[in-house]
Amino acid sequence: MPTPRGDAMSPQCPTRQLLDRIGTKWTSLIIKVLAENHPTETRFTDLRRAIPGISHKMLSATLHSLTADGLTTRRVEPTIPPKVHYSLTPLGLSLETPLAALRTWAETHMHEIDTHRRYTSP
Amino acid sequence: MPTPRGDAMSPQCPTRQLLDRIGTKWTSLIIKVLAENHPTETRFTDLRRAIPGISHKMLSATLHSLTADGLTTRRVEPTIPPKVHYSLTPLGLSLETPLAALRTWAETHMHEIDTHRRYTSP
DNA sequence: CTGTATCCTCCAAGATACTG
DNA sequence: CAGTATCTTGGAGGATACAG
Repeated sequence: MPTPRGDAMSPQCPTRQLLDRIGTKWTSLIIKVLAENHPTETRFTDLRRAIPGISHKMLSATLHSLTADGLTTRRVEPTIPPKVHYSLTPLGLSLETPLAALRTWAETHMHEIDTHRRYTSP
Repeated sequence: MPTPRGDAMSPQCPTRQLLDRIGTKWTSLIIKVLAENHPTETRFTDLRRAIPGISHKMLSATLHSLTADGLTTRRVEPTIPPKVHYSLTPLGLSLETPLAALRTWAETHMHEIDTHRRYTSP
């Protein structure tokens, strides 16, 4: 009986920290939209339109969180009313690659998970 | 001013569903340990040892959820006391690839996020 | 050894309303 | 247009105890 090779991995490991961020309800969607528009900036209202169901508050909060993390930039056009433009930083853009891989997996396989779940627990 | 290309993406998109699963506190860690031991099975207690801090209850709950999703298998050795062995299904193993990519990104770049966060909001 | 049940806490996130 | 403040709630997840 071989001993498991699984190393200790504390809840504070980098991956957990990352998932704590991109795992929040809207983060990955926002990054996706920004990546699709990249390198063009995207306005607050346009993000709202691109992400049906997101609340005003959560879009604002998530964008500020992303900006604090250095994943997005925020540019204010001091007009009246103001226009605020967001875009991915190089760091944010680099995250798109593994995120896209996850997206591809999800689009390919999520139905298998759903099917399995339905089959075993109706 | 170009129109954003961001398509509508409902909260029920495959990626959100996937993140709702692997984004839970312990799922990605469990998959990692199982992948490291693959194709050898891993026992409940060995998983507990490999994942410091996980509670009894959450390990059990998360494993059952993974099994219901078809990502892991559960094999009971009907001894007294019983031994329960878990391993990744082919589906679960296929998820390891994009997950590993995310892990690599996290290990490479999370410190930049932390640094940025500290720099801008101490 | 593995799993379940109970209780409790905390926080992500929605609704709503107000501001510059 | 964009952001903030307040209130509220559901559910994730911890502690603990018990069972087969």
